[in-house]
Amino acid sequence: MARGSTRPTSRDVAQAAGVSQAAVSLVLGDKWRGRVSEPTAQRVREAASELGYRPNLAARNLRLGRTRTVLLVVPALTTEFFAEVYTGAARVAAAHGFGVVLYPSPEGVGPARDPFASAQAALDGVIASSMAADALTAIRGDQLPLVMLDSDPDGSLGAATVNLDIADGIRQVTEHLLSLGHRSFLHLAADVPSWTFDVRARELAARLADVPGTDLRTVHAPISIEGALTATEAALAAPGPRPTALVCDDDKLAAGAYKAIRRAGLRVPDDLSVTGLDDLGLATAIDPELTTVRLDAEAFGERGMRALLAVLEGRPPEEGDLPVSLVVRGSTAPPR
Amino acid sequence: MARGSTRPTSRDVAQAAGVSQAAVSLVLGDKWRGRVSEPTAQRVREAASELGYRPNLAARNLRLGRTRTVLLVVPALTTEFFAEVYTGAARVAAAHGFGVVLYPSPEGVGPARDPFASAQAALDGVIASSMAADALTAIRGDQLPLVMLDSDPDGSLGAATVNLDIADGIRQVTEHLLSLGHRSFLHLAADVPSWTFDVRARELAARLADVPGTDLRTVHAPISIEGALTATEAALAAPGPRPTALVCDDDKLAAGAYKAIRRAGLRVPDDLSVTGLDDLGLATAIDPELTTVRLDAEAFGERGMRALLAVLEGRPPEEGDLPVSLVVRGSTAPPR
DNA sequence: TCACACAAGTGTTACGTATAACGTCCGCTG
DNA sequence: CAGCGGACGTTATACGTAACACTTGTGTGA
Repeated sequence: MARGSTRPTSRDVAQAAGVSQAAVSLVLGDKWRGRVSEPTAQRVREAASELGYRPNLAARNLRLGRTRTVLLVVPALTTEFFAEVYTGAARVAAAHGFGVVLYPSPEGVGPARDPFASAQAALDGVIASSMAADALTAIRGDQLPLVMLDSDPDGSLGAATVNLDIADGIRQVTEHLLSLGHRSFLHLAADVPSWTFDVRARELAARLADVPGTDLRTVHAPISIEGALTATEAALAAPGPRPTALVCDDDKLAAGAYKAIRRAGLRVPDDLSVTGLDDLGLATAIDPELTTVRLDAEAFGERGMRALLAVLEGRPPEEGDLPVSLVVRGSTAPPR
Repeated sequence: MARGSTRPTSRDVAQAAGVSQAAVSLVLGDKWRGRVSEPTAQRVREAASELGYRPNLAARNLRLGRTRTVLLVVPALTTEFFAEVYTGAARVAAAHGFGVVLYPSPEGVGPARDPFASAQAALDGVIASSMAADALTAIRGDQLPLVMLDSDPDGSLGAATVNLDIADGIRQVTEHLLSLGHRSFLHLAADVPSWTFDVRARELAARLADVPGTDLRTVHAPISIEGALTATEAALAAPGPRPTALVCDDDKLAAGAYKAIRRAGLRVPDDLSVTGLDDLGLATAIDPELTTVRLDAEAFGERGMRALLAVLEGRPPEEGDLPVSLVVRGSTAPPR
């Protein structure tokens, strides 16, 4: 404590306990079995807590050459979806002695700076959502082990991928609407370049192509209430017969669509059935409650973290997509 | 590159450029004016980008004794509010060469582990929301510079505080409802111990105490759609005259209240006026759109980061609360 | 002509930690 | 009683960077 205001180091602890710095490291690192006697170990622990010692992580990271920290790159956290992904990832990480640092790419669409400089932390690996596409070039630059969430499995980055079975979700939605009798579809698609949205469009089109007498139009919108509102308003004002089913790329878009439908003097589901995807809290906050596809965001995050741990340890990551399920609520009904 | 697979160090760059490691550090650290000739500097920069050199942050942090990284401790990111706080803080931080690491305390109310161990990053300071109360004990333990968001200015931690003028927001809400003619109030309060909610209750009670003939009941709920739904249902089923105005601690609670009101066969605002607080996207997604108090979350985050920078540099932080404003929409009307 | 400033670097060190390699004492065995 | 191994440590070192102190060569004013 000669220095007064600087944080105590392991050497300070050693001096207080009357042992060498190495002994402190052994005791506090739990590597002391058969190397340090129990009474001595106890003295060290007491001195450490007495001084309020906290190891200097920068020094530890330098010494060990690893940080046990991974970066989770996600799009702006404007829904709880990625918050839950984080929760799942963080839980698995903690169980393995890892920490997770969140990098939400800035909300404005402007290309992200270098997430690594920005997060400033030294990292062992990266988990990235394919929706945070603007950060990908920076990621590719580094040699860090990488796991992609909801990304093209055959993508050009040689990274492991963890995917939700979005295709199956869209299949279930389509089946549900078809069985209700719908034939005329409008697809409210997210205006974001990402595999996870491509697959929605592809699957919907493919499924409807199998059924004679169906038609499908598509309109794109940025993922926001306002964006969905204006896009849907424009689509509803278009000439030609009005579609009876509106398939939205996610719940937020559906919420925006609700507003447009109300403004047009129409009602859900009487005039138009609407479906979402995510099953956010929003889905049950709006009236009528939204028929949507439930994604298990926490399991998604857990799986992502497990995949990264596997990559770090040279093991092959788990195979297979995560299952999703259709939740039928009040926003879908037979067409009139 | 003798080692093959390990990352290049500044020494590797030095060797490639035919200079000393010190010269590399000078050039890349932008401290070379008048110390290294322009051609040499150019050679160094080329060698660095050739090798894909990235400085080892752990080593730099150790050497400099600071990390230019701060931690933002927030409650679970289930709304965009704290996402925007982060955006604001990160923007200011980046402009000063800092990074921000996000620590969302786990969604389950269980007490957070040690956020510092969990975030794993070496830190220069902390910004913490008073809502993440469970992490506070761990924070108090460290000697890190601390800024509290929406916390009691006279609080026991000797930390700088940055507050939104919530009291003024509640005043405006109350005034608005009183001027519409409401006299019977129900307060749907968040079931979270935090100064930011205490101040709501205090201000509402104080304001109504000034007006003869008013009455105020309070019901508590966890901050979720479901929680608000059940609490409001119970309150509406209670005996006695039904209140005509429902003041909610935030927008999410208001969304839950909407559902309870619908289920009771009542209508907003005809049977019951409802107000929120936050002005999230949710506020305009529900029908009718919510009268609420707009908080500038990004400015809040910016102010928080500026305050922390001030503390780090030994300057006094800015004084004064951040202004808020009432946004009147369709959820409030005169009582019938 | 000589001291001296100045440009253009280099050598060396310390930051705090974890661990490999090395000592020392002691009791015990053959 | 030599020697040997376990218990209990210590000493020394490296991780990669930034910065201080120092060196060398060159022009320059007195």
